[in-house]
Parts: sequence; C-alpha cells; structure tokens
Amino acid sequence: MHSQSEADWEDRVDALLGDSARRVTSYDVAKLAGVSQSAVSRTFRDGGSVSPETRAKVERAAQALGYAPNIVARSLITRRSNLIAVLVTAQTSRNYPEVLFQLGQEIQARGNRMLVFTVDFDALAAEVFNDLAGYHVDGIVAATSMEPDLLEACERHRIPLVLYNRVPRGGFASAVGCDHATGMSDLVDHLVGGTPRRVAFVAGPKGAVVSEDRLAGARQALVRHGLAIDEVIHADYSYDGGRAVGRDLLARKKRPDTVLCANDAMALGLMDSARFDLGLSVPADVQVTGFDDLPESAWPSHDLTTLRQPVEMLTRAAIRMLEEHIAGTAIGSERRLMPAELKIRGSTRRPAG
Amino acid sequence: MHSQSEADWEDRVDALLGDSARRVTSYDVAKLAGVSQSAVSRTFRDGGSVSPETRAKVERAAQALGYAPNIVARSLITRRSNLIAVLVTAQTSRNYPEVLFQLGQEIQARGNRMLVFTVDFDALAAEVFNDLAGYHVDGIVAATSMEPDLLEACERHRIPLVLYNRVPRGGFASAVGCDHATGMSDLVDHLVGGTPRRVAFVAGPKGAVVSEDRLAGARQALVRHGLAIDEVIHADYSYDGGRAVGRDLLARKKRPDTVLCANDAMALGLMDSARFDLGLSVPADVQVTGFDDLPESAWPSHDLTTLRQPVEMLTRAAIRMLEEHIAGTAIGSERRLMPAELKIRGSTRRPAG
DNA sequence: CTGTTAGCGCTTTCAC
DNA sequence: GTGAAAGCGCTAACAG
Repeated sequence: MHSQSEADWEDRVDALLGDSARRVTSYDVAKLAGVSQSAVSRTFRDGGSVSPETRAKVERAAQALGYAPNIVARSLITRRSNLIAVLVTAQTSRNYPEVLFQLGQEIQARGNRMLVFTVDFDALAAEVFNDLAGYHVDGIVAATSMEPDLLEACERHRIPLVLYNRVPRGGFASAVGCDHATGMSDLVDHLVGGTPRRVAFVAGPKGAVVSEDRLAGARQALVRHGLAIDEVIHADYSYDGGRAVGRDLLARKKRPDTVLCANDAMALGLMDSARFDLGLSVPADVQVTGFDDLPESAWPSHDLTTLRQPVEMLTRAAIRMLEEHIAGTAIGSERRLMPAELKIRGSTRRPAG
Repeated sequence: MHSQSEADWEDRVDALLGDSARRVTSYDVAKLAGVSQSAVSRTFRDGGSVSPETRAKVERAAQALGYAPNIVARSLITRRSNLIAVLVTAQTSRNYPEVLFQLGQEIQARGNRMLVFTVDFDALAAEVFNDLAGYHVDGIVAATSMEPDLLEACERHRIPLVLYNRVPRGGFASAVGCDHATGMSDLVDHLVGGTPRRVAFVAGPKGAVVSEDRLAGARQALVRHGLAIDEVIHADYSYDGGRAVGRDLLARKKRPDTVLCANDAMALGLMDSARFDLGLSVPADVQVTGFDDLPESAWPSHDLTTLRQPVEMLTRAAIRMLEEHIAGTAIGSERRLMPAELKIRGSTRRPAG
C-alpha cells in the first residue's frame, strides 16, 4: 500500500538530492516532510517540544535526505558552538603528551569538540583571543599562563575559563592542579628514612610554575625535618638535561647523596649519568627521585621513586568544572587540587632497621 | 588640532562600546569609520580591494573598538572555516603522542586551526562526518582507517582528505606514510651480519595496518637473504605486552636468537624480560630490534637498534598536501612515503670480522 | 503544538 | 573603488 505515494516520495527525495555537492538544509527537510522549518529545528534542537507525529515525519525525511543541522548557522544565532578551546604550549605537550588527547576524549564525552590553540612562550597573543571569540567557543581550558588582560577579556566576554595546572599571573581564575606541596611532603617523609646528608634539587627552567611549586614543597617539608636543600640547579625538564646536570653535580668531591628532581625525565637522565657516566650506584651512592611517574620510571632498569601526577583526574576535573561554568551551575571560581600519589621504588633507600 | 572632532570620536567609541559583553560587529566599525559595511569587509577579507584612505579609516575604527571579524558568520557564507579536522584514535595517540601537537603546530603555521575528533575502534561513525561537514571544516587529516562510505562522503561533499600513516580500506585517497618495507630491508641487511639463526617477529594487534606493513617488509627482506621468520606473535604494542611475550618466548628451549618487534615499546619490554626476568644477555643471547625510535631507545640502559619513523616529515607532508588540495593546486590524489632511518645501536650484534 | 517572521554578522552581487 | 541590498542556514519570538 501507499505504493503510489511511496513512488512519489522517492521522486521528491531524488529531486532534492539532485545537486549532490550541496548540503541538505532544514528547509529541504521541511518541504519533504510537509512541515515548517521550525518543526525541523525543534526536532533537532535539545529542548524542542514537538508532537510524536511531527517528529516522526521530520525524522523520516531527514533520514532520507541525510540531513544534519548546520552547526555554523546554529552557532551564529545561539552564540554557542559546542566548541571548547584548549590552549597548550610545546612545553606542556612535551612533558605531558597524553594530556591533549585525554582532554579531547573528555570534551567529546558530553558532545562537545576540542579546538586546539598551540601557543608559544606560555603567553597568549591577543590574536588568539580574537579567534577564540570569533569561533564562539563555549569555554577555554588553558594549560598556559594567562596574562591579566586576557583573563579580563574572558571575563568581559563571559567566556568560561579553567586553568590547567597553572596559576593566573594576576587576578583569580578557576583552576585545577596537582597538590605538589603535600606530595613533596610525603616524599620527604619517606626520604628521611634513608638518612640524607646533602640534598640537591634539580629544577625545571627558571620561572616554570610547576617546578617552583614542587621546589617550594620540598623545601618546606625538609625544613620540618631539620634539613635543607644545599643546591638548586636548573635544567630544561628533559632526560638529556638531567643527565648533563648529573655528570657535573655527581662528579664533584662533595656530591649530594640525595637528588630530588622536578620531574621524572630529568631524574631518569640523572640516574643514567650516575650509573653509566660515573659508575655510581643508585641508591647506595646517591638516591634519586622524580615527579610525574612516567611509564619508563616503573621499568626495572630504572625503578624510580616518584610521585604520580594525577593527570587523568586533573583532566576530568578541568572539563567538569568548565562544563559547570558553561551551564551556569558552578558555585563560583575556585582552585581544585588533586593529590599526588607516592610511588616508592628502588631508586631510594629504605629506612635502616 | 582636531581636538573637537577627537573628543567627539572618543564619545562615539565609548557609545559603541557601551554594552561590554556584546561583540563589536562590522556594522559598528562601518558607522564609526563613516563607511559602508562592505568597506569593512573588504579591508578584512583576503583579496579585498580598498583605497588606502578607506582602509586607514576602517583600521583606525577597528583598532579603537577592538574589532575582529566573526569567523562563524564569515564561515556561514563563504563555506570555509579555516578549520582542519584531525581524526585520531587512542591507539595512535598512545603510540605517537607527539603527533597531535605537531599537527596542531603545522596547521596553525598557515593560519588555520585544528579541530580534534577522537574516534574509537579505528572506525568513524556517520555522526562524526555530520559534524565535520556541519563545522564547514576545510579539510581532514585522518589517522584512522576510513571506511569506503566515508571516503565517498568526503568526495561527494568535496572535503579534501589526507590519510596519515594509513591506507584506505577501499578506494583511493591521498595519504602520507612511512616506507616500512625499505626501512625493514635496511634493518635486515644489518641483521644478517650478526648471523641470525632463529628469527621471531613480535607484531602489534591483529589487523593493525602499520604492524602488518612492517612484518611484510621484514619477511620480504629476510627471504632475499635466504632467511625466514620462524614465528609471529601478536601483542598490544605496549611495553608490558612485549615483556610478557619475552617471558614466554625467550624461556623456551629453542628460543629465537633474533627478535624483530613491530615497535619500540614492545622491543624495550622484551629486552627487559630477557635481562631482568630471564637473565639473558642482549645482544649476545638474543638480539632485539624495534621501530619508531622512542627517546628511551637511545638511553644507555637499552640502546635499542631501531628505525626512526619520520614523524615530523609525515606531519609536515600531510598538512602541506592537504593545503594543496584545499587550494586546488594539488596534482591529484597520491600516496607519499617517507624513509625510515636506521639507528644501529647496542641491542644487535655487529658483523663478525 | 505549530507556522510565520525576523534576524545572527558577514560576504557578495550589482549598480553607480 | 564604493554602497545598497540580498541571503548563507539556522533559531527565537510571537501569534494562532
């Protein structure tokens, strides 16, 4: 039955599909379904109320034509795009390469898309902000230090913003981060069992926020045990950097017996310099610690005592926070700190006795 | 001079800026500059021809108001967005975490932005395609196997597409990839110097395209030397997977003296199983090779002979190709293969004599 | 619940 | 080279 009208339907579908490169619009669907454009809009919008019959008609027509709403047009009027901007530096990407993908996953989990802005020098040009606004992004995750004027621009344009493992240079902004201080405190509590005498700290580049947080945490914790850091050396967060530091530092007469590194990569390089370049034994001659818990750190070849930075937690928390701000259900601006997990391994001495 | 009109100008700027949350439009700029909207459009468009005077007036007004064109509105009419979609799987991201960021860098280098689509199972739901089209993306880089119908959809909608280290499941598409076969041939040429007797190959998951390419290349090269692969074992591309394989494979009575691994991660795991789990020596008891050249592979602790996959070259070539297709200057569809670089290190035996 | 109408901010003919 | 007017495809406000 309906064979006459069915044939007719097919004809109309084909007629509308004639120009294959052209995209099907809500207008086409409306015409085929015999309803208004608004009806089509309502069936595809989130909270649109349509009768079941209309919805069925629209869905059938849309199906036949392969229709999907044009996000750009929608975005122009709603001023929302389902786009979340992620600002990331080469630094972050090199040290935490998984972050970008994980953010993408988390962003997509609730129907949004990730628009990536790679920025240099941890600073953000005004041009980037124009693009952010120009694409109508719904929110921003910044793994870069935001200049005060950009913070203010976000506020003025009401673009929700969450900082990822960063603190704003000025003003206040919502942020997620790792509780470096508490983590370092746990680590130091463990280290004192190995009776450290000379302690060195291998930091990241000068001004690197995360490194300085970790250094401050270590210092504070050591003081509580009546200990101090004898020396702070800056390197570039890399394995090679750590190894170069080690070759110098551990070759000295009065070399440290305990080296805390601001991240795992440098710690691994330093370990290798001790063993392969200088013939020292870890942890007997020098104990070494890192921060991050890279996969390599758990390998038997290195077995590095470190603190696991809760990257997945940070990522999930960042996106959740951002979504609350977008939805308007957030309580307000806040900084959320996630705990680092101490991983005691073979690169540090166990308490004697 | 002009103090009267200057004061007036300031007033008009302030008036237009009154509602701070509202975005400045080309209409506002036109009004302030005393020109038409079209003039504003032409000064900000790429090939717009405007007189220097008009341009100056517009630029001054735009500057004063902090105007930047609304990309969404522009995109709606031009059907271009300066957006390049990157399709990536968890697999790819895990094995080549730097790719995503590098693609972002390369895409931005010429004024575009990267829109990321994380997809599961190396396959691409129709929903993703709708989004691609809905955002008016100018082109697609897919590090995922594309189903034939999606290839066809891209073609029909004239969305340029470049596959990244993949071959299409059906049909033809522009692609960049690593020349695994030639790389493996170089590697095998080196290996025969160490007089291999029993050769095993540790592959990635069944169906993993890259792994199968590498296996085929190894096989072919070995045959030329009158050798064969005695056994192929599948693992999951991971360090732990490689280590588990090693524990089993290398504990056998008739264990291989040469193990080629489809990637470095597995090779490193296998090496560690040999040395730490079984007390074997590398390369004396068993020589091991990888593919990719991870940073860890060059560390003295492992010193793995491997092939460097030219990730940066692939990334740059992919974006360049895509941009040629977008600009319409591409010659046509083609597959471009980049050479892998042999890195001979300590995990393989040197030719005797 | 449904259709009509009026834009979102821009680019693009088309006259001048 | 410039301005007026039309419209990209959609949603929102308003009557019915």
